[in-house]
Amino acid sequence: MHEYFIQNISYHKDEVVKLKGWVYNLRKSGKIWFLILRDGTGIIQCVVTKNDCDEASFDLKDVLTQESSVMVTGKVIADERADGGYELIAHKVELVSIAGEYPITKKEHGIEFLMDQRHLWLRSKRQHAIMRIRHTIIKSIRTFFDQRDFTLVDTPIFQKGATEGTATLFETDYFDDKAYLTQSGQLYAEAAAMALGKVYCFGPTFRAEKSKTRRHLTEFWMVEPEMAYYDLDMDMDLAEDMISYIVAEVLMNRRLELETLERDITKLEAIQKPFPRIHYDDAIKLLQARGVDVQWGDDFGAPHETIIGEAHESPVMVHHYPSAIKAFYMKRDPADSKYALAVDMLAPEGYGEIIGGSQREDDYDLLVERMREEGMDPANYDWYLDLRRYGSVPHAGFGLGVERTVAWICGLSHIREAVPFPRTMSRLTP
RNA sequence: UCCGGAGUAGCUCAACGGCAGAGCGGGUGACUGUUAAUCACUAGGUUGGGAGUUCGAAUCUCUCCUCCGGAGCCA
Repeated sequence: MHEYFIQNISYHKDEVVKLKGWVYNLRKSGKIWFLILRDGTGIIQCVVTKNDCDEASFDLKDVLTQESSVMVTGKVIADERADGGYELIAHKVELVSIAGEYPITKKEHGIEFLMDQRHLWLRSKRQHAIMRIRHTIIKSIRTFFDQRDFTLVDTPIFQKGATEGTATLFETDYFDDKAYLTQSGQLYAEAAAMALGKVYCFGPTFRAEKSKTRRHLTEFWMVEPEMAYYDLDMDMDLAEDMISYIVAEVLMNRRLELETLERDITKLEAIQKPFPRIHYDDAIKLLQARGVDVQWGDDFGAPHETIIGEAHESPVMVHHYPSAIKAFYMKRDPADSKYALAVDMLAPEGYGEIIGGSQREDDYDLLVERMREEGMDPANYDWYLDLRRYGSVPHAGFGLGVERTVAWICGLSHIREAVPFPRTMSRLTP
């Protein structure tokens, strides 16, 4: 059986094909009507007249509603008047199911209403384009690691305690115990890297922070590579290669979708290696030179990240943050222990931090010392400390926020559109 | 948690102390090239909840609720 899809319709010019889909829109004009058909791969205009199709099909115009499901058989022709350049001269229209009054109309809607209708909103052109770009981003990430001989290692979602002391975790009953939903697979990825060399985990991550901004979700997807025998510079090289690859793949395979989103493609085409690498000290100087009130030792807030990111066309990597504001597992610079061998990658156009990474502390004693400084009990991390007891090596890794990357590449104003069913402080349905 | 903003028809909004309205969507009808088609007619309301001021409140005051944006935190 041959299946025909709208995205490939130009290969079937002058053929009679059968398309299966949904009514995206209807325009009736007496003895001719136009059925805008959507099949999940694209949208095409079907022209229905009594000259070309049977009467029962023609009369469906009085019955069909927006989003009713139909199958249309007809001849593919090229026509300038049709959006997309091709249209279908219908020979037969078969009704599958009549849709009730569709909540999403052709006029504008508010974001809250559309999010309530998220399960239906995904059918719209714009959301369709975002989901396909998201797919390509995820696929390109997996291909990127696969081509570099990384092994995928899935890490647990139920975890005993926090990876980083500060973040608020979702707590859940675990038989007679408590468990927390993961905020990072990193510690497990480190264990896997000692077994397999180069690994990555890719899964959902949960943060119970009461954040209400366009950059935050309570549930988001994160990809975390971890590499044995990597130092900070190699870590940054990898992050830069990965982002360049993702952007190139999207530009090559999702041009139509970027155009649907009215994304300024020149901004993406400008992403070129090498990305600027700025020492934390220089980032502070850059901010101070622009009149921002920051002192050495401060962490960067969203406005700071925006200023640093906007200074360059490509993403910027800021490295050597003060260890005091970074996580316990990040290795301190042997040359000057007040710095951590850490890096954040800031996306252009104000999209902020998309990657956070570091070389890890591989010395047992220094790691225990850092845990104690953070008020952590090393006894709770005995298995993690085993990685430093048995064949410890220099290693590094980073975490990439998938939705922030999607939001940046798509040019979205809010991260909640970057995931099919977003979870935020105030949204658990649909 | 803090700061700001908003809740009026199914949806998007107007009316801002004096008869609650429009567009879209729904219904009925017209139209053989429409592009969020157009045109005519039509149905559709506990103005977020509660209290107060007033001859009179969607409008002013208080309070509660919900949502949105931002900060902090982070991917």
